Amino acid sequence: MSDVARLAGVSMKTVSRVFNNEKYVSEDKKKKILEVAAELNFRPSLQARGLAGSKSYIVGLFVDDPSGDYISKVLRSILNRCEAIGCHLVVEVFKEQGDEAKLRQVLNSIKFDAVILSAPICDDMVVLNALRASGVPTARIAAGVTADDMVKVTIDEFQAAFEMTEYLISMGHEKIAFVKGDPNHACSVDRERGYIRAMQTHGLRVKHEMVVAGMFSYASGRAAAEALLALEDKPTAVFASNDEMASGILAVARERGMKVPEELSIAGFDDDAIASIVSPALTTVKQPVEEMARTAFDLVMKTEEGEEDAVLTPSVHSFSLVKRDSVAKLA
Amino acid sequence: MSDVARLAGVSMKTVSRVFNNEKYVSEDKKKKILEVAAELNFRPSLQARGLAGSKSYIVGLFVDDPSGDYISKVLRSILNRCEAIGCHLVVEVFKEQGDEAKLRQVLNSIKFDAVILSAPICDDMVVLNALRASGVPTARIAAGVTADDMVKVTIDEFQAAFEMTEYLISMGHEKIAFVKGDPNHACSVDRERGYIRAMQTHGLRVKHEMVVAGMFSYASGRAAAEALLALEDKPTAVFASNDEMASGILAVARERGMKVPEELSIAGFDDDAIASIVSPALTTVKQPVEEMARTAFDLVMKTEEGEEDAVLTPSVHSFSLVKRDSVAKLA
DNA sequence: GCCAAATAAGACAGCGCTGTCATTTAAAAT
DNA sequence: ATTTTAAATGACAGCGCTGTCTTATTTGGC
Repeated sequence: MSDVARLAGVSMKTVSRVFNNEKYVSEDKKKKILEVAAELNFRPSLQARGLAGSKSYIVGLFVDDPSGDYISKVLRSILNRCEAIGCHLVVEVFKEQGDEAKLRQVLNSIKFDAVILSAPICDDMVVLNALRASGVPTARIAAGVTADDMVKVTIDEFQAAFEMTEYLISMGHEKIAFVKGDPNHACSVDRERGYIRAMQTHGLRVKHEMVVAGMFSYASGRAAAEALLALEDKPTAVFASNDEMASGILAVARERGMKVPEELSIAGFDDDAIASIVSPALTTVKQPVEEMARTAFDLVMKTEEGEEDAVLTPSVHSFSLVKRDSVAKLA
Repeated sequence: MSDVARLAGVSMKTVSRVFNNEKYVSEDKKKKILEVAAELNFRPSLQARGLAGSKSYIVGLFVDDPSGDYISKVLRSILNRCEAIGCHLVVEVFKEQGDEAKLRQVLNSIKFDAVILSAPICDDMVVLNALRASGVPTARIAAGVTADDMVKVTIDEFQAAFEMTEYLISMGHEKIAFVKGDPNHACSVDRERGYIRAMQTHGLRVKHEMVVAGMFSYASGRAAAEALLALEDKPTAVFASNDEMASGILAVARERGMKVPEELSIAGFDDDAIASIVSPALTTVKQPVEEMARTAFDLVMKTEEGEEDAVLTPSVHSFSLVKRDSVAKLA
């Protein structure tokens, strides 16, 4: 940077001003500096700025598992925004609970401008407290518990599950099974509540054997299906807490020779890529994941700039029911 | 850090030594320092170390598109290794070609310990040259072009495609179509060559209308299928360059009322998650993506430590044919 | 035309570490 | 017992920037 300053005939501080879009730099000097910088291929060092200044140009994305369509979307969306504002993304993995050591490690060593949390760690109190203590602006995507000092972006999981269940009911189904999601994810309980409430609202009893555990994985969907289809009084419809599990259920049903949706309707959640790939394509709840991630990013960046106001009321996005071919009217 | 030094009664340099596993620190002082550090919850600052030292504890992963099962696996694997050796991952997106400005920007501002390139940018000469110029140890996963100063990790794409094609032939197929991958990916041409060679080896003519373009996406698979199935002389088997496209083909075939694999055999490549989710499950080529990513990481870290020897000969991993249900003997 | 306020620029210290070099102490070799 | 070598430590500068404070130069309001 000193080279740029010298060749442009200004002080380093002025060069710094240009690269930080600060006021009080005359147009001509600015132009000259930019010219020289381009010639020398100069870029301020991320490490040095992070050390010297108050901004680090680094945002953290803390995830539990970096795989899956959902996280891919979040990642893509956030990476997009990072590029737009010229900062960099550091991805860290925190397996549920107990990774407190790593958490402190990361938080103490890296200066983040902001941190974005995805489920389920966005509801891990240990993580939240550590983040709060460190003072890093934090955003939580699809969080459950409230933390009104942090940006929160969600959809109304309860309502979505409620509506999907109602849709199933409107198609004539009464024996509707539900496959829960990973209990560590806050959305799992909301979705289950939505299902139960809808059933009750329509005077349908929720039989406990009709509500089975799941972990959001394809395999767990298969396992749930095995259990459900072994029942004496089989369900005519299954509402799975996500599309991966719904796909597992679909596969098992077909292996057993059941026609979907004729003999078994299946609904999923998320509108994953695979929802439209399996056949029949899955009826599901579409949540605007990318939009949510972008919002989380933008809001947390605003917090960082001090605009604490509107930023801290949860941003609730709208979902939509996507009716495809895996659900049919009960004959 | 100065606090730790003071409380432990040593110099900062000694504390630094402990945190960098350098020699020449007595056991008792080391213990004392670790104790004090734990108490104060001290961790060396990433930014400061990066500025002051020669290591940055940051590795970069440059991708073209952060979505998809393939990249997820790479990401997961690399994140694993990062955690193991205590460094951090910065993900950067480079859309094919032309992003030279961003490239220089990133390379000039961030000091990386190593950079890992995935397809297709691992074959982008502009990127390679910039990386070379910057002197950052680089690893390329699934690269095509040679760059013998960089770590390279692959499978024998040609051979894999060759064997899959042979397998199809061994099942009695002669009218075997091929759906190409994104031409920007080096593996696409290798796979196509493998297919062609196998056909020729077995005295089968490669009809040009039987080789159609694709972009590795589900949609492009569908498009390819439309073209292929509209042919007067339809193929009895289709070999797609990846599983996503194969799934698209499968979907179209079924929509047209064709039985898979009875009337049309379909083979994919990669052994993506979706390969075992669609039904029938796809016969495909499994490449050990995670192992490859890990190897790339470990090798490039060794380069970084100066062991240039064996590290620079390409690491060729073994693939395997996974025979599932989407391919059947020609009736 | 005079003083406030805004604009434009620089000097300087210091962020929190590590590399280099110098120094001391202990162990090994003669 | 004396030199050689290795082990253990610290002093100090400096990595490449930015924050703070100061100074000089314009503007504008009355």
